[in-house]
Amino acid sequence: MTTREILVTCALPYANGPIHIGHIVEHVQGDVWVRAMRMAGHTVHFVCADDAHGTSIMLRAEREGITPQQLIDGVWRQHTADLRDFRVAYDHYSSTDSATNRELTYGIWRALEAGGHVESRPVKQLYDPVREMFLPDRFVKGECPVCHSKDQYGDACEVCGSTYTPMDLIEPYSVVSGARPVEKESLHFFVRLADFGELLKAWLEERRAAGGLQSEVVNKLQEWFDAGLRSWDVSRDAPYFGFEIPGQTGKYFYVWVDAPVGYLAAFKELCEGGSKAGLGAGDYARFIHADANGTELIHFIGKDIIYFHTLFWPAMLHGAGLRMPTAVNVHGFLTVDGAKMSKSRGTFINARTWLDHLDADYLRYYLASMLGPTLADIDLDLKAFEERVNSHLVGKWVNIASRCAGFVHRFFDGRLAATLPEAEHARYAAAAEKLSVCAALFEARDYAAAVRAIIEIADEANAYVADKAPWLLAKDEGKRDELHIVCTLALNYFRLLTIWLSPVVPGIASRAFDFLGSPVSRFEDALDPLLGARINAFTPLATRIEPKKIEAMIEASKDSLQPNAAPTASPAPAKPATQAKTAMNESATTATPATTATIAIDDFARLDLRIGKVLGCEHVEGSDKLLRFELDAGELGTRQIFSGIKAAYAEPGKLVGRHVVFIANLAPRKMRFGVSEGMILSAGSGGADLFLLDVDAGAQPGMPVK
RNA sequence: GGCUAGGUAGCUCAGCCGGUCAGAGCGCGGCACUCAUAAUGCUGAGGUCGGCGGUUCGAUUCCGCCCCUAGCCA
Repeated sequence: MTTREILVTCALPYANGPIHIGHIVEHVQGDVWVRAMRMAGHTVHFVCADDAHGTSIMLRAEREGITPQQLIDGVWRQHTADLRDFRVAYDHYSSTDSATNRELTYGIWRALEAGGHVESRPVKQLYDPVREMFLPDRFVKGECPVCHSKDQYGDACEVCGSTYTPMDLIEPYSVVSGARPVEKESLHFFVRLADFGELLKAWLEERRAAGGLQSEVVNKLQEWFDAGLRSWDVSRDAPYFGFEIPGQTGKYFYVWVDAPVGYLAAFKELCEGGSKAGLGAGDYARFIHADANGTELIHFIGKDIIYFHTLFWPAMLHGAGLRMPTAVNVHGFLTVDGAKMSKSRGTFINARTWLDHLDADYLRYYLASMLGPTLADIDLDLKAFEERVNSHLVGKWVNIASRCAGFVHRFFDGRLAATLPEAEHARYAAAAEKLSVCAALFEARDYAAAVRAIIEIADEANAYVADKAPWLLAKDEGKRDELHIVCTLALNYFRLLTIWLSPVVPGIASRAFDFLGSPVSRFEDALDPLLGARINAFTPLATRIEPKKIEAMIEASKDSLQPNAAPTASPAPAKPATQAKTAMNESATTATPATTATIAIDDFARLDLRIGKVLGCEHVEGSDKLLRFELDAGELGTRQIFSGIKAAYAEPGKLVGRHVVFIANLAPRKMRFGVSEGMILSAGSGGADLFLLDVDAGAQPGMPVK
């Protein structure tokens, strides 16, 4: 077998929210493939990154009163932890907001420019005159021009399905400020995709023939060719969180320009980081060179981003004189119980929520049992999930070890037979031979077929045990050898199944190998049975799923996903124990111990904490630290409060409209600038490190906080 | 609306180029066993293969139309 060298990527999760089980489909699909290819003996580099740029992230950071960098750092920590705990074995997980990515993006851009593939022309777009920014389609809402439904997004109507441009909306308004947008012109830069039309057509057909692209995908792409390839608008105007276009001011690369470059940047960082044996700084150039030097570049993506990866991205690469992808593997979407994931039904399940309730391998197994090489959507049927995991993993696979281990320890000092008779050996060889097709099935991404084949052998193993009835043999002292053989073969069945399941359920497999006393990292090791070895005491390798766990997870998903409560707002692991404190109280900002003396409930009750809506906020003439707030306090009327958070919130105008938490019954205090009627709460250590507390949607001004 | 996919037993799905293709697993019923995390083995019931036409000696498998579902429309 020739050893292939492959760089594998999954689509970059957007740094605007947590990883959810929809993402997990893709990362598991990629990870299973990577693990299987490694076990087949190939060299595989597996990288990913957070997609950290764009308007959404800029606005979200603003809403949370933090910098975009702070936002994406916090999200990065969450994403990497979630993916690690789902046992997705990335060699490196980067961010598109990195120096390496900037450098590579600029390089590709300059090459496209030099090649004459860039053009510019003015574009008319909707502009928010209050926020002074151009509005992406999704940030404009209004009445659908076709069916007149209210509050529809600027690109399409969710009610009647019509597509249009934001300028077609009736009574449009900015999602950012609520203001009525105006049309405004600005110079945009375009990549002339048509320059690459023939190249792309040839590439698509070649890839289809080589198995690098699914036929359905190429069919789908035919649409764009039939319609004629339009130039791709790759620029956005300031304010924008991203990379500024070299040589321009106030022009930024559209997030989709530097996002796929992030694949290369992540790999470059891996090469230069020296953390992976056999991979050095020089390997990057070898990999991305136009002739690719026999290496492969394989992307796993969802069907929603096909054109970015099969038109724009290959064109960018080719235009920059770099290699093109070897394969773009597309999967469908995940539904739960037959419907789109829904926050209100609790089926919009975050990765972390899953991990809090259920083993990652259970979802990995279920997904693998559903995943094929097509881009068909897959459904997470929670009942089927429970039954399948319990039946296949616990009832069939792990049970084989469970039902034999006791005999081996009781009668044979925990040691397997040193040899197998001809018949048993042949039986093992036949099973191993049958499962050897799984290598090809994994490679073809037909995990469902691989899993079916594996479970078929598990059935065979259980039938073998039932047929030989070791519990009867154990009663006859004269049949010790036979008993030893039966258990040895059964446990080798178990080992064989474990080897082939290990790309899918690496956690359970790892425990299983511990039980067997020797790890296996190559499929080819399955050809020879494990004989004469001492095995360890059996402990349950996987336990049945209790329906209650699933119910609890669904409940938790309902709770954790109230609007604006997404955990991305809390870069929790970042700073140790930041404490809520009052912004004006400077003395409380320093050296706050992690815990303070306890108080009685009555002490707490004396505080009248309330929600306030910021009606106005401005710098205070003559003060270094203060901002003057005017709050809508509901039944308490309006309040003027001075707060010493100027260093953290340099643009007070941006706080207008948001909710804050404040102390309503603090004695009014006359200050040089006026009377302060309360105190606004924020977290942090003081200075620029201060963060206002936010509340979930639904809270009204004046509501008490308890 | 256009396009791409999908509609096969209660559930999740296999069925390549038309003729043992009407299947598997799970679930459900019965029987057996008791080594095992009540796990396992044997066995049974269940489907007009979305609907209507057409091509053919013969179609779930090809063609047309229709219905339903999902996604995409830079």
